[in-house]
Amino acid sequence: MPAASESDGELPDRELPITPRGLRTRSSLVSAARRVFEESGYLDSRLIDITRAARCSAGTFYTYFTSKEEILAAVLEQARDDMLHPGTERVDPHENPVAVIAASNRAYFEAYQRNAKLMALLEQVSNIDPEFRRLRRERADAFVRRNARSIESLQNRGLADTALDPLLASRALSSMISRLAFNHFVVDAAGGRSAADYEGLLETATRLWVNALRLPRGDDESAR
Amino acid sequence: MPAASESDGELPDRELPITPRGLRTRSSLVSAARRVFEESGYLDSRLIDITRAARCSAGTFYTYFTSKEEILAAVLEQARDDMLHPGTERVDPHENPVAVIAASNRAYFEAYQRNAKLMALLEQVSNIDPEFRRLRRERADAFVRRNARSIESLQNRGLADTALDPLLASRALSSMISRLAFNHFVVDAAGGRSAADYEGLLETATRLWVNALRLPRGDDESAR
Amino acid sequence: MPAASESDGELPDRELPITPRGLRTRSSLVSAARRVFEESGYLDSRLIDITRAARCSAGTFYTYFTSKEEILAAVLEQARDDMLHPGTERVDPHENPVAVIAASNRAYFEAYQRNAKLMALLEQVSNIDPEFRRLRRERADAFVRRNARSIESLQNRGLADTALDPLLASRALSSMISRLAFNHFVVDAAGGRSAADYEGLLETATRLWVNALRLPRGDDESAR
Amino acid sequence: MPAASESDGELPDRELPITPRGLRTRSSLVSAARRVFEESGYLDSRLIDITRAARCSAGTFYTYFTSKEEILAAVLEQARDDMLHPGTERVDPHENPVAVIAASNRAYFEAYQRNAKLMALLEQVSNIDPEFRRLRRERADAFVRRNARSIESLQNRGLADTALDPLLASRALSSMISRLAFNHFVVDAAGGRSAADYEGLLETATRLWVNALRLPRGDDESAR
DNA sequence: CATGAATGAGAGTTCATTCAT
DNA sequence: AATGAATGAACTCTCATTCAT
Repeated sequence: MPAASESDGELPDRELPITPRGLRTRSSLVSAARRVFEESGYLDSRLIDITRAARCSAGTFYTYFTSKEEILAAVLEQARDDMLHPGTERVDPHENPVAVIAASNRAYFEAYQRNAKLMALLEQVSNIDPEFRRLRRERADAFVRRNARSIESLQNRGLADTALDPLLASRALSSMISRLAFNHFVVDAAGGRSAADYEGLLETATRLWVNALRLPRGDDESAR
Repeated sequence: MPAASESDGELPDRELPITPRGLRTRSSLVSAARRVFEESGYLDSRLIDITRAARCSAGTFYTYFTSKEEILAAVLEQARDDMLHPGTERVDPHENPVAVIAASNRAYFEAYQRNAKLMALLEQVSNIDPEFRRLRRERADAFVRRNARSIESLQNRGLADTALDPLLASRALSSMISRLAFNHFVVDAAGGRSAADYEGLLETATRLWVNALRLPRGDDESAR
Repeated sequence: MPAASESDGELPDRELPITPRGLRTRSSLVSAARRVFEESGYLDSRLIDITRAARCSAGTFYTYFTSKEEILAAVLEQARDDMLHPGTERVDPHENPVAVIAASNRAYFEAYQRNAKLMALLEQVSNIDPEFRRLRRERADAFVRRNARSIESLQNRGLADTALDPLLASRALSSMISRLAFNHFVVDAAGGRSAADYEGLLETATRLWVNALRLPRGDDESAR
Repeated sequence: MPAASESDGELPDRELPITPRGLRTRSSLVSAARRVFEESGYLDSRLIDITRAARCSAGTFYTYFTSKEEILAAVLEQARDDMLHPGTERVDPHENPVAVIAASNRAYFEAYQRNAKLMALLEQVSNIDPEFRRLRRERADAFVRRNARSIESLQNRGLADTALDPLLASRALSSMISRLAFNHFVVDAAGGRSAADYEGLLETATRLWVNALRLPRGDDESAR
């Protein structure tokens, strides 16, 4: 149930091509763009880098996209599903809540790691372009809401601190998790900081989350 | 003691001017840059906008700064002290820990609000320029360390969950607070989202922080 | 007999298609081109606008035409007959000369009005492309010659000022009429100028023409 | 008094430079633009041709002008005074009206000849860009009005056909003169047509103008 | 110290035309 | 005969930075 978050709202500005050949070209442009953006960041990527990587001419780009923005949107769109880290669903909600949270957090971290460069990209452009700021917020909101529902359910079952507003608490805890992931997989990775202790981080995050909701721990509490 | 965080590491690339006139010009450039950057963001600000706002010529800029980056550094430097939200120091560390945390968080939020545009700017450039990514991390680390010391002290006094690694816990909780502030004062403010409930947010954040550390609450715990 | 003027000299670069389907496609391209050119002018019309309007693909265009220029030629060719304002022929040359001139001028104005957008187009391209400059001049020359013959005939019948060179006079008076029509139906119409008095304009033009040739007027001259 | 026509309405989009050097550069850009436009026409002239001719970089262009349109406006502006063919004023209005008209027409033709390439340019762009269409019409209107005043004055002195509306007559006769000049100096000159008889053209134009207004001729009328 | 004109590499974008299917 | 994807040369325009005055 924990885990920070995203969802959507997209806009297909140019209709998709009809022929298989067109589909292939468009698709190779999107992959090329993903590679180039991940390599150089959004700002430093030139359209020509993308078309070269896709082995087509500059003009071909405009058969499928109207702008650099639009192909970025397509890249993010294509990666959306994996970024919604499907790990979550696999967790049995009737298990021990602590175990569920631990599993969710781990799934989130793993999905983040898989898409770390894309997340860095999204972070970059959302601080540049309002359209992508909106996109990021929409994706985040979906997870905030999901976690909020989970918190509310725990409260109703008498397991979580009922003094907490579920939505506000979810916002705070989701922010905590997603920011930890960002710092760990993007900032520290790029900055050459000795990669921090992944397992320790995950364990701490989960323990804080559990404590914050005042969930009863499965183990004998006084023992620790 | 809570609150996320920053510190420093600056580089005076050009020595400061000697004459009063020079000092005045340099200073007006920095103020102008701050205004322009806050208004339009780093990328969309042209040097000529800054020099115009400072009522001097384009050439004069290079008497004081070697590049656009450098004047941004100067702007952030100048604002550093207030961005380190001085509220924290005023809190008496021997008071009730919960009250201390509440006061610290409030001080952090207030400082964030005062410098919201600058924080947005820092967020923007730290996702563009490695130099500023470093700067932001250094500032953040100082606060993480400060909060870590505070957590450790609470653990030593038998008040906080000793199963938590103080540094990792501080990273997580500091991230939570700073991200909440960013979302509230930057994202929501710009996005036209009906500004969320400030007091409720602050209260939730503090309660989560207190819970997360398993601090005993001042009030009768079972009552809530 | 008066009225300005055009004639021709065309070049069928691609032989016409044989199959009914081919004829249909070619024809729909020409109509589409006429519509598009009239709407947006020659320069702002893209081939793709034309093919879309004709409901065919970009490639099909080159089955029938070798270039944008060539389809424009086809459009102007197709409209040629009406642009040669057939009204003229209906006038009985043995009638009162003043009445003949009045009728000719009216016929010219009416034909111009019917084809105003095409005339604007021809004006535009004749100032861009030498080929079309030639086309326009050839069409104009035909009318100049026709009017010159008419003037000469009036001179021979002792009705017109014999001091005038028939060809030069025809050039001048034909220019006057065609330019009045252009200003009235193209410039004023587009410019939002309150459309001037059509009848008054026609009457003035005719009176000037008659005066210029020193034709005796049907009514009592001294009376006016 | 006869002669077709122009006047104005301009817009200085970029403020003029302050330093002599700047003034020199701007001025050399305008001259270069005039040369290039006259040589290649508006559409075929590239900004880089102009800056090369002015011996400056592409960027410098934008210090003084925001677009190709704008420098064309400056070119036409600079040439305005001569294009308003100052010859007219030298004619003594109390002389023989026929002589006055002859002199005016000659002055107009000479001014047109001096600026033939520019007139061709104006003709071209006024059929492309509404802004220049407006400019041309404003210039033309000034002359139409001037000639209309002259016609009215002749009517009041009992010399000209009072059945004519002065403004409409002026429009027609001004159109005639300007179109003759255009055909002679632009179309025929470019088209390689053996340049028609200049003196004969002028004489015919004047005679038609005089006849059209029914002015009494100085010489014995029946004699010709 | 101040000025402001000059620079120039480089980006995004357009669209008539070609060509494989 | 028709399709529509692919091409690529060519163009305009930007702006941080330099430099002569």
